[in-house]
Amino acid sequence: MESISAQASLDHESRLEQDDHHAVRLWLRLLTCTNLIERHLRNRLRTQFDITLPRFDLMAQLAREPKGLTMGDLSQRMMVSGGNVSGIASQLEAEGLISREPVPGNRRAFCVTLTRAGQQRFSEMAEAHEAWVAECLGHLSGADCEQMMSVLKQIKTDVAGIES
Amino acid sequence: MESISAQASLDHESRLEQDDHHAVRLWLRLLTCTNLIERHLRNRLRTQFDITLPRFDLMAQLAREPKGLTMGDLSQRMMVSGGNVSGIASQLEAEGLISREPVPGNRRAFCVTLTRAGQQRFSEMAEAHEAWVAECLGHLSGADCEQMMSVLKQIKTDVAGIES
DNA sequence: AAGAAACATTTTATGTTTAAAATATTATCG
DNA sequence: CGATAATATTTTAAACATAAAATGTTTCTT
Repeated sequence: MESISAQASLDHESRLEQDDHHAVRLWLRLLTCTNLIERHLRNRLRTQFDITLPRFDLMAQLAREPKGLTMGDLSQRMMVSGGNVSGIASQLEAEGLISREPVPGNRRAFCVTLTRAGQQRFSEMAEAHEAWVAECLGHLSGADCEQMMSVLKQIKTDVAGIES
Repeated sequence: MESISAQASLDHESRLEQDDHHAVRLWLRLLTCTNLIERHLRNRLRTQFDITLPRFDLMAQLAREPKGLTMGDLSQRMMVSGGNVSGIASQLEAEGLISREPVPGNRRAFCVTLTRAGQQRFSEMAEAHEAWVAECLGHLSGADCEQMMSVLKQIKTDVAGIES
């Protein structure tokens, strides 16, 4: 009897360990895949439009909000630090692609918007970007795509619930 | 007839555009998810072991190859530039966690290995790391996990075949 | 054996990212 | 009204990442 219970316990533990290993392997593959695609997009943006991914991301956020966003909004949506947004915005402003204007009722905040030039520039880039992404992910079946979307959504809520 | 063919063409195009949009949405979700998990792991490594993710990664590569790796091997496996590996390795060497020794038959290369202290330190970290990953991804069903693995593998080969 | 090519690594210069400190503004509460 | 807390942004310092140049070593060719 002892041996049986010991065996059962072992099996239980080893199955858990196996699951953990599987989780790590999935994680590593997820990471590799994302990095591959990100690098690919980064290279294309650099060679074809001479822009970095973070700058493109910032412009993409603004393109979705024609009324403009504050630095804090941008920081939150891009999920990067405020200092980072500050640096990226300075460069885009120097290139004339975005403008920072004071908000009437709030002298702390700036309202950041795409300039006319920025809008035009972004629409060219966005079209190419969409095609590049489709090149990477477009071969999936509709079912695979939906499946991935739902699993990733689950993961997102799982991770958000952990709180470091 | 004209209207029919025009309509057909439109449908075709709009379906393609839809697919592209879906691809972009999947890509953004993939990116968000990966970044969330990566940030989570990075924070835990920093707060609990006072180590960065790149340093942990380098040690993980060495832990899998007790015979040691050259700097070039590390660069390839970690998918980062050689200069980057050089800098990270210098720090780990200064902390006594890895050692760089000349290779007998090849005076160009260094053989990098975990020191005794590095092995011990890594095994503690690896155990915690595995548990953290399981916390993030362990709630998936076995079927979901396998499905993800196979789809990601497909994506990996698709992207690799593009050549920037 | 000499020269050319390839290889392994480091160094240098530049840029990105983060966390934390500093600055300035607004809101709140007694 | 004044102290304090909360908010918005910038600045600073450190780690990380890349590309390109420099250095030294090995291998190949003839």
